[in-house]
Amino acid sequence: MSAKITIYDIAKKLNITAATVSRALNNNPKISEKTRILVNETATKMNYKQNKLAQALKSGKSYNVGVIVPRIDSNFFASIIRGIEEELYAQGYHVIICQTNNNENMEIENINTLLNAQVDGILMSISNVSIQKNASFNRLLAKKIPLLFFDRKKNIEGVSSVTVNDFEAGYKATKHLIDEGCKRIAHLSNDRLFDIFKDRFLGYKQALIDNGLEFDDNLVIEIKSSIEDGKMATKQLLNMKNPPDAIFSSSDWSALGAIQELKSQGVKIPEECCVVGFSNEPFTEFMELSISSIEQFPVEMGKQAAKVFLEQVNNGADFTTEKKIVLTPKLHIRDSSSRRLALNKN
Amino acid sequence: MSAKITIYDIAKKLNITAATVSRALNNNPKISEKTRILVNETATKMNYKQNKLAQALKSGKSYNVGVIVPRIDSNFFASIIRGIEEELYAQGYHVIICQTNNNENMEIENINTLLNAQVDGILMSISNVSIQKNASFNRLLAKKIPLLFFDRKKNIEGVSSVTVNDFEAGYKATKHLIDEGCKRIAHLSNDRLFDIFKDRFLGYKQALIDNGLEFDDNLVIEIKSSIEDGKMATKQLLNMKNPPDAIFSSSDWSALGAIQELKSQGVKIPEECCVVGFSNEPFTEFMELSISSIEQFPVEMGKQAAKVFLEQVNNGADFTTEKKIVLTPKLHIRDSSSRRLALNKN
DNA sequence: TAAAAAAATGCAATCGATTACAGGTAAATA
DNA sequence: TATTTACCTGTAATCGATTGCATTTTTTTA
Repeated sequence: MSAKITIYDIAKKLNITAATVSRALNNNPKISEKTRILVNETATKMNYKQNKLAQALKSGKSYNVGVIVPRIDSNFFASIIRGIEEELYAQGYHVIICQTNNNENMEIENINTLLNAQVDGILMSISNVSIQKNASFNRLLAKKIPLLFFDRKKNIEGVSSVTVNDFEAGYKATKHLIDEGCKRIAHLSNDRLFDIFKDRFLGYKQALIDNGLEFDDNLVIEIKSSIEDGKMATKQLLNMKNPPDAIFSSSDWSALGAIQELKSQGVKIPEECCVVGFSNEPFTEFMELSISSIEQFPVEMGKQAAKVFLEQVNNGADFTTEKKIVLTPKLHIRDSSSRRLALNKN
Repeated sequence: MSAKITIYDIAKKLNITAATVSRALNNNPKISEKTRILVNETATKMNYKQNKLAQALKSGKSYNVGVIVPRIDSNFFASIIRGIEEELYAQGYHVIICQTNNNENMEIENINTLLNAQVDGILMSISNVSIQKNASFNRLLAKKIPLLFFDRKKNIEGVSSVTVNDFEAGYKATKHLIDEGCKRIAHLSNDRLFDIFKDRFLGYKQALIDNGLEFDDNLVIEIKSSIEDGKMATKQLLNMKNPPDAIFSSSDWSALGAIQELKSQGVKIPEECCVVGFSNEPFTEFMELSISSIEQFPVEMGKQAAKVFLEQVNNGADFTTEKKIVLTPKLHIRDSSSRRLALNKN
């Protein structure tokens, strides 16, 4: 009944060859108008649908793209994927999702299975800081299929990337805190082997220096991005003889943890301690005490990444000069760091 | 240099045929131990990787599964996809993401392109209430490839689904509000052509009836799931001569809008008006005034959906009896509806 | 009307892997 | 030693679509 219809079925019905059918369906100019119309009508009538798998095997193009992220259930990554999907769908591509859960082996494994599945490209946010030392990864590079980093990138020759200017973001956030009158600004960092965290840290440091504030190593704590870690680090900071009067966190989740800890210890926000987070997760805006945060425009980031990918596949393999797209971050100033405003009110 | 290695390359090198290579690699018992080892070693040495596309064409199994959701950048759907991906990846499947943006045509188009791509199954949350009347959709059913609904389902013969018990959820939420002493409970509903919204509404209504409260049509407003609509509807409710003392919203976003509107009009939450949302979005928990909400266990929902899919593909086409898995929702009682507690405090 | 040019279609190989069936070799049995 | 049996491996078709080259059909030109 619903046996799959192929071009051979159409050919048989019309007493012509599959070659002709194929050409007619693909608007090959060598086919007569009469045949073309006849074939197309018959195809519609028989409910023919092209088998993309067969086409992919023949042409070497699967029209599938792999996207590898640490996890999909974070607003940031989900938004990037949304951007990628929307941009690529319009060009006939499908997006295959892979999650690493920040597991380095999983990342390598994902790359391998995606390559086996013959994807036309891989867009990823790396989970593995030393990925360029990996054999599988180098095979990927050697294959000349487009590879793109977004957000968490590594500087690797020939690999394009779309990121936000993390240095600028760190600088902006810190400068803002300084402008609000803060003098001892702590920084909740993360693994600085990742460029994103290193750059946020460097921007933070530079802003301090540029504005005549002392940089104090003890005010920088390296943690994971979680509420728990944010609490813990804040506890540690508050225990110092000279506690900070502001916290710039490289994650909204640790910023939230910091706020919870500050509140539980009765520290007034923003009067006694300001907080700025990172990523502009939805909740930062909705809190009663809304959290200042850096917006990275993830949907746009995804779209840009998709566009660079499209350029690369369309221009063939001669994309030797990598493209580094850097978006400008935006600081959303909210309650958690509006110190001057709060002080003036009192 | 990195030309693709096929079984023919291995065959040539060893002076045997591709058939033997294929059998050796697949551990076919008819192959001698010696050859098997030799082939495997050579394959590793030559860095051979199986072309899944060719295998898929031959076997008719692509090991790709399509997932269609309204949008991916919502915590709820992203979590479901996370669950699906984790469960299916372990079995060698890849997940292809499609977004409909609640556009009915997009949904049909997605089904078609996924079928053309020869996916082994489709898991979806429907955007289209009258989908069963669509020709493409019926072609999908006729193809006998596993189809599964999650969350937004339709009762269609032969189609399995994984959902949460929305009736129970609506009932629980409403009962809770009644227990808190609320007498006039409003309901922010949504398009009740969708079962999920209809069931939440019915649960709400039944709870009222069972507890001797009058059901008032005017207290039920049908809106979209957004902050704006939540505000608007709440404004409307507060304008009534006899405004409600509780709002049960079928979405966290409209619940948030409701809260914002209540606050801006100086209505005390939960003392003068309680609010319960739906979906347990992360922000509901983090708000200063945390929002009570219904948890639907989306990751679990995704995993269950994946499992049902696996059962169906593995059992061949004889999955005539559909499976309807219904998860039990959980009500998280938080500040926004803890009326008795708040009243006792004063 | 015959020959040349142009247009349309067919033939067969290809993409890479799998598998029913046939064929060959070595070991076991008579 | 001749023959059966078991064990391996090879041949060739297949999945569905595409395409260079050959061939046939139609049209144009002499």
